[in-house]
Amino acid sequence: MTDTAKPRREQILDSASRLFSERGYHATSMRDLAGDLGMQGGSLYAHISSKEELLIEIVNQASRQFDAALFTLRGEAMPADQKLREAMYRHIRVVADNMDSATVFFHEWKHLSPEAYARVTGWRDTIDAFYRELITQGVQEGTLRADLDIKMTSYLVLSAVNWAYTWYRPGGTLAPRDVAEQFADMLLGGLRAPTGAQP
Amino acid sequence: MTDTAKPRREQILDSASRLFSERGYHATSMRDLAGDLGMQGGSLYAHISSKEELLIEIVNQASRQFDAALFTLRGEAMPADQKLREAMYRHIRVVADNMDSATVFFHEWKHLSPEAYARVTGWRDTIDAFYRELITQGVQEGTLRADLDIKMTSYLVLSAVNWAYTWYRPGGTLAPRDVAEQFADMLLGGLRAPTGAQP
DNA sequence: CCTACCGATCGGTAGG
DNA sequence: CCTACCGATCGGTAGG
Repeated sequence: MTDTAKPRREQILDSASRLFSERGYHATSMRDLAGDLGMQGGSLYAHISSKEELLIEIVNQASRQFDAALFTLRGEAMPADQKLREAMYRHIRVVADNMDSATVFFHEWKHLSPEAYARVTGWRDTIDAFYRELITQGVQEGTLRADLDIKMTSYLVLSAVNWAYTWYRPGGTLAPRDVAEQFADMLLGGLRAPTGAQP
Repeated sequence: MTDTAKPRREQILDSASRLFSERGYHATSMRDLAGDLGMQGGSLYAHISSKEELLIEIVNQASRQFDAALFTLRGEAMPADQKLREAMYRHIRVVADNMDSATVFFHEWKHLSPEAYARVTGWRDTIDAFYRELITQGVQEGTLRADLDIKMTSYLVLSAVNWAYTWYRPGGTLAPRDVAEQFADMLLGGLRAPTGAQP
């Protein structure tokens, strides 16, 4: 009889991701979590050391996924518009494949203790920097408009890919690839009709 | 001696907005809130009836602001691209002028009791509908691209205007008008350089 | 608006 | 992994 079950610790993290994302970190009690796994509150502490450890691990997990998806793109030689399209796809895929931990990441990171909080803040800056580099590259090579404000452009792109955690539904008709292609088409090509007045 | 101070109840709501947005609804205790106002925990209940009443009022306040800003636009005869630009401006202005309650709105509405929760969900649908109508109008009159997917387009626009609550800093160099103009320029005109290959 | 209190629940631990 | 428990804190109330 092969053991196909996940280790207990992973099960706990999965349940915690789901409950924290649905109810919020502080509104989820350790007894809620234990109940979800069919155990008693105190029994959790045979596998973990504290509630915050769970939050830290979930948030770290999520940021590692974004890192793995995006930073391999950094070195690749590719026109910036195409690279932006690929980055958006990978970013949205991470959100779509990890809806629970992504939601926890976006909503609950403020509740981390100072050290973990600072780490997440620093990490966010690296993601911002990634998109700003990408857009700067595009402006320099001429694939993106020369009059773009780098910071505002990266905010706009990040809005599109991050906000997906609020509306995307895995298992629906839209795959992450579809979302990314549509968003990239609209962002790169613009919403205005070509026949419209272009100043 | 003229009384320039706000009524106590409004002060409580202001403090609650700030604390709920900074720490979250469940992580803010009624004693935290009372302390912020220089009173004892129990004294709050001379002015309010429950903690949830505060959350409901903050969320309702925010949604009324969005309503007031957007729905007067509904009837106006205006090219859709221009109307979209104006809607984005008003939407971002509400976020920017109400950073605390907007943050509470986006993060804590899930913690409302079922009736209030359902009301917010319904309200969100009306905002979605507003943007979809606007975009549909633009496609029909030919100011917006004919191949736009209405739902995805409204998600993209809503991403841009809503996500602002995470990064906008009132009192900085960027006024809501600046943000809206830049976002609208990028969204309507596209990020790709006109000299780039257009399929 | 304060003091003093209510029952309930919290995160976490000891001992098995 | 359970039972039984710890001190702390929660939202809310009574009486003044």
